[in-house]
Amino acid sequence: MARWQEGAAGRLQGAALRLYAERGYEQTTVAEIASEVGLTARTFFRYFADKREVLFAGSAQLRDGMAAAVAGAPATAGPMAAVSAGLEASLAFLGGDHAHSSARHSVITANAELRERELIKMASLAEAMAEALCRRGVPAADASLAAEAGTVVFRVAFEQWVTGPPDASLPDLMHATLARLTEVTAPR
Amino acid sequence: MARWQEGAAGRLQGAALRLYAERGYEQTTVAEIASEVGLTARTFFRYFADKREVLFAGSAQLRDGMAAAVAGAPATAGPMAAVSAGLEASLAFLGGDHAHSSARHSVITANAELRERELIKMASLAEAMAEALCRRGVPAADASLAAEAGTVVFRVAFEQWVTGPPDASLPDLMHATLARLTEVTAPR
DNA sequence: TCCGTGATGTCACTTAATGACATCACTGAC
DNA sequence: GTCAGTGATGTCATTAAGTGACATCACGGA
Repeated sequence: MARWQEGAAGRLQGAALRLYAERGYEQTTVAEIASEVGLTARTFFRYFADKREVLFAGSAQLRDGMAAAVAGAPATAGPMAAVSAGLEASLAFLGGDHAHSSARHSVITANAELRERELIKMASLAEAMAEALCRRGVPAADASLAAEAGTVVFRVAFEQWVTGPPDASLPDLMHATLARLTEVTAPR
Repeated sequence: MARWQEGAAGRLQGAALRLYAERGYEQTTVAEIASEVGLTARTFFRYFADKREVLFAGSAQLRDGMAAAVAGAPATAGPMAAVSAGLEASLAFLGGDHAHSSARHSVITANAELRERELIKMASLAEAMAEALCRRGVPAADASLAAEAGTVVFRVAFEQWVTGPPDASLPDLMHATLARLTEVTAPR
């Protein structure tokens, strides 16, 4: 028997998502989340930088995984093809638990502060991929554009997935959305 | 002589930008900003919803102007052409005061909270343009993609402008960036 | 003259967030 | 076996954001 229950971070994440969903983000205090799992607010802030961050653990791994995939794409691949490899890599991190992703998405879209945090996480994905593209020799401006375009595809496809039927294929949505982007931005 | 000095909101904006630039955003309290112009913190919060918002007044007009331009584009224009009209409209709101835009940009990029707020304003631009596109009969997914792609161009071009020489042309940068996007996303 | 209006101030309060210090079960060295 | 060290947690105090309730007070009109 351990001195403390194990997995404090995970328990805090679970309690936070549940309470945010039940009462709303603003109506939930950090003290409530913590006491829900037998901890104090002070401990919450040792695991998560702020009240929002508890919903975004693991986003650094997602970012690093996507950046690595961009870096590891075949040398012959153009910027968008490399970004596409990054999107492919994201599927391993998400796409697993539709119910959880969907609940989390509902909570986040219901609150402006949480949407802000999600947007900056997306921006950090774009930044990491852009940097990986630069290392591949892509000019900075093109790298930013390609990486940002990639996150647009990511966002649109992911949103369709979480708001759609649980048995839809995230990979298929991602591919289709990427195809639509090239169609829409095509010069005429 | 008026009972109060006029233009409280504008004075608060000026003091906030100056203090954020001088000491940093986190090292500046709302009480300091307010007392700087002879007001109290309570009054600050009557003009601005929170400490960040003081740097983003006028973004609603920008959004509405861009959405109106998208809506008013020629009926023959495709989604990206309509979005391009929206970008064109943004030039009237910005591009005027390079020094001010540059200072504001420095303050915002130096702080994560402010970047978050800027990102959600960008997202609201995209949402408004996407809705205008939907009204033009563009399918929802295509509308989101085109509008988001437009804000990517906007962001990249604007960032180049504020970080570049004061006499550079924002319209030229915007056009060139849009051209690069179509190039980068072109299928091969 | 008096009343309503509107911008501001004052006060009290909640909560997020952080630093300093205490606690206390476990671990390993002696 | 004892004892010092470690690490996760708790306690306490404090700053500052943000909000509601109510007071103030010059101005403009009836």
